[in-house]
Amino acid sequence: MPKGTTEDVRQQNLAAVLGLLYRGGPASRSSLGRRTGRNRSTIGSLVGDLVDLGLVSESDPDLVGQVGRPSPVVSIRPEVTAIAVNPEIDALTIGLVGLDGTVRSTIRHEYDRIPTAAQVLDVCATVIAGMGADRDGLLVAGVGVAVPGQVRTGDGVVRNAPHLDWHDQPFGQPLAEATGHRVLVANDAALGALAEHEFGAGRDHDHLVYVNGGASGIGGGVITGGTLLGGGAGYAGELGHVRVSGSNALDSAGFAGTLEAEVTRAELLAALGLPRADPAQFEAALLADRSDAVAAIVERQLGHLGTALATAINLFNPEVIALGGFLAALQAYHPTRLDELVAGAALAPSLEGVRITPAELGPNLLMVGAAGLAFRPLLDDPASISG
Amino acid sequence: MPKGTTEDVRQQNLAAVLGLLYRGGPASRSSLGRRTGRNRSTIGSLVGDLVDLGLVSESDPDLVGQVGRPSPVVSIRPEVTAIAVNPEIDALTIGLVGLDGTVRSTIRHEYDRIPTAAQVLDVCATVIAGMGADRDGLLVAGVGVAVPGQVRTGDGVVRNAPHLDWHDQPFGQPLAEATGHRVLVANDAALGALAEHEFGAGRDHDHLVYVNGGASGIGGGVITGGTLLGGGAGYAGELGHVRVSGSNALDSAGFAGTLEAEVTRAELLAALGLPRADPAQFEAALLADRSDAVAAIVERQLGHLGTALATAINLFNPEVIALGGFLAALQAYHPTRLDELVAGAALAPSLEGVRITPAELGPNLLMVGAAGLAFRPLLDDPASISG
DNA sequence: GAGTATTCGTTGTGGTACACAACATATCTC
DNA sequence: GAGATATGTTGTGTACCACAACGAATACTC
Repeated sequence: MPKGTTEDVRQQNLAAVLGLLYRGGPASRSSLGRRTGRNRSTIGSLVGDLVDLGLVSESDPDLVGQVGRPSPVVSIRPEVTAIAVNPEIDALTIGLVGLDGTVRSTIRHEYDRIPTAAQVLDVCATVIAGMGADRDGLLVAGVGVAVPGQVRTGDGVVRNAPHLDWHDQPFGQPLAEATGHRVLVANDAALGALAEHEFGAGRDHDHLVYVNGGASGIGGGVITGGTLLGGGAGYAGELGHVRVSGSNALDSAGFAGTLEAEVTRAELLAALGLPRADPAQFEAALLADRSDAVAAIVERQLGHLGTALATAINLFNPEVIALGGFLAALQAYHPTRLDELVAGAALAPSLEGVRITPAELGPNLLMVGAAGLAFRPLLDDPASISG
Repeated sequence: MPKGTTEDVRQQNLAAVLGLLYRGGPASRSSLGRRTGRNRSTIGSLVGDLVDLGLVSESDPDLVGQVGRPSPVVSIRPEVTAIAVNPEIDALTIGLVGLDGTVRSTIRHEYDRIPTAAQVLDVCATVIAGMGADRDGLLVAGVGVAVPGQVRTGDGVVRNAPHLDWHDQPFGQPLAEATGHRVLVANDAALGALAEHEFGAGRDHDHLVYVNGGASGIGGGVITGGTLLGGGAGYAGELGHVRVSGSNALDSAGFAGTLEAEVTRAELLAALGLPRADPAQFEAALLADRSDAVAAIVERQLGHLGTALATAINLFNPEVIALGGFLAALQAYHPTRLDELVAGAALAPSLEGVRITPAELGPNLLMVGAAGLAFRPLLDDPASISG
C-alpha cells in the first residue's frame, strides 16, 4: 500500500526509471523522459538520485546522427547484483546475477545423495561468504531462492518439496541470518514465469502462464496483470497437480490422473531407449524418432497437456503460455497438434488471444528468475538501498 | 499506472478515504485518520474535498461517551448512485444502487422469449431515461452490466453468451451512447465475486474464488490480491468449463466432461420430482430428501465439484471459496463431504489456508456487483466526478 | 459544579516533488 | 559558418502532506 505522502511519488518515479532500465536495457535520458512522461528536469533529478545511490551510471551518448543536443545514456551499473540460489535433487546452483541481466558467475555444487536443507544452507553460507562481493565493490541487493516445491513466500518456509524430501523447512530466515542479506524464497516455476515475463517469451505481455516439464515433475507459474500470482500464501500456479484424466497414475503429491502423473519425461525417455539425456539431447532424440510407439505416447501426453492448458486458458485468460523443459519438445514434435487439442477444450474468446510457445530463456532461467525476485524490493523502492 | 506527479497523491488519498467509507460504512474523521495513517489536518482537507465533490456528508458525532472532542461522522451521500443492469434468459433487471450499499430500486422486465441484445438495449435506454435520476438530484456514477457470458471488458462487447444466444454483440458502447453514462460490462459471476469480496463471504480476504450454480450453468469469478482477475481480455475465471471427468456429457459451450456438464441443477430437480423451484425452495427440498437416488446424485456431483475446487485451490491458492446458487445447497446437503473430496486432490499447504463456504449475499448480489463495477472509476479517482 | 485531562478540528509554517519557462549547450543541415 | 533542432540546467511556481501551536468540545475527578 502506498504511504500516501508526496515522497512516494519520488519512489514511484525512481522505480519507473529503474524498471525501464532493468527490462529494456540502457536508454538515453530523453527516452526515459518520453516513456515515463516526466519532464526533462524531473528526469535529470531522478537519474541524479539513482547515480548517487550507486545504481546507475551515465555515459557519453552514441553518436548516431540525431539532430539536437545528444542525451546521455543511462545504464544500470553491473556492480548491482543479487545472489540466486537453486537447490535441486543432485546439485545446488548459486549464481551472482547483475541487475543489468548478466549472470556474472555460477557455482554448481554436486550432491551424490539428496541434500538436506541444513546441508544446503551450510554450503550457501560458505559459498556466499567466499564470493567476496564486498571486496569487489559489489552491491548485493539480496538473495533469491528457487525451490522445487511449495514455499510460503511470507516467511520463506519450504512447506513441501517432495523431490528434495523437505517438509516445513525454514529456509529464508536461517539463510538471511547466515548471510546478512535479505532473502526471498519462491517456487521455481513461479520464478521461471517471472523470468520469462521480464526477459523471455512474455516480454511484451502482462498475462502469462509458464509450465515447466522437468525430470522430476511439472511445475507452473502465472503472471497476471504484470505481477506474479501468489494467492493467499504463495502456493498458486500448481498446474502440475491439476487432474486431467480418470486414470490412477500418481504424481509426486500422491494425486491420481494429474498432469504430472500423465505427462512424464521418464516415459518418453524409456520409449526412446535412452537411459538419460540432457534437455538438448532429449529434444533432438525425440524429434528424430517417428516410430509408432513414440508417436502414440506423444499423442497421449499432448492430449493431457492440452487439457491442462485449456484449463489454464479458461481460468487465467493468458496472452502467452510458455512451455519449458521437455514440454517444449513435446510441442515441437507435432507443431500444430497441441493447438488443436487445446482448442477442443478452451473457450473460443479466450483461445483467440493466446499463443502457446516454447520458453525463450535457456539454462540461466532460474538464476535470472531468482535474482529477479531478490531485486524486487530494490526495483520497487530504489532508495531503500541506502537505508 | 500512476501518473507520477504530486497530484496523484491526492487522488490516492481521496480514494483511500472513499474506499474505507464504501467498504466499511460511515466513520468518524479521527477513525479515518487512524486507518489511513494521515494527519488530522490532511484528513480534514480530504473530507472537505469529498464534501465539495458532493460525495460525502458530515454529521454530528454519536454521543457515545468518548473522552475528548467528538469527531464528526463522515458518510457517503446516498444520492451517489450507479445503475446496475442484468439481462437474463427470461428477464432484465435494472437497479439503482447507492454508493452507500443500498439498493434504492429495482425494475424487473420480463420476457416470454429470449431477448435480443437490441431489445435489451432498448428497454435499458427507456428505463434509465425514465428513472429521473437528474430530477431527484442523484449523481449517477455510471452503469454496470452483469452478463451471463464472456465479455470483452475493454470495450464491453459480449463475445459469447450461449444462454442468451448473443454472439459478438456490442453492448457497452451503444448503451453508453443511449444513456450518456459511462458503461462497464463484465461477466456475471465475476461481478458476484466482486460483491462477495467487498461485502460478503470474502470481506476480510484478498484472495477469493466465487463459483455460482445457476439454472443454466456454472460460472466463476476470481479475486486475487484484492482485485478482480480478468486476464488478457477479461475472460478469466471460467471455472464451469474446466474438465473434471472423462464422460461425454456436454456443457453450454459444447465441451465434454466439464464441471458445468456434470453438475447441474436440472438433474437434481428431476431427482427431487420438482418441475421448477426458486433457490430457497430448491435448497429446502434438497435437504429434506434423503433418498438413495438423490444421495447418489449429490455424491457424484459433489465429487466433480470437489475436483474443480481442488483445481481452483491448486491454481489460485485462495483464502475463501464462496459457493453461490445451488452449489451452496449441494454443500449443505452433506456438510463435511465436500471438504473431504477436495482434500483428495488439493495440495496440503494450499488446502490449509482455504475455507469453502456458502456465498453470503442474497438476491441483490448481481445488483451490488454490477454497481461495484460501475463505481470503480469513481472509487479509484473520486475527483473524476467533477470533470 | 468547577477544574483538569483528553481528544480532535483548525490554522499557519515548512519541506518535498514535479511542471514549466527561460537559458545554455551540443549536434545536424545546408 | 549560420540556423534549426533537441536536450541539459536553473530558477520559479504550485500542489500536497506533516507538524506544531492553538482552540473547542467532551469526559473525568473531587
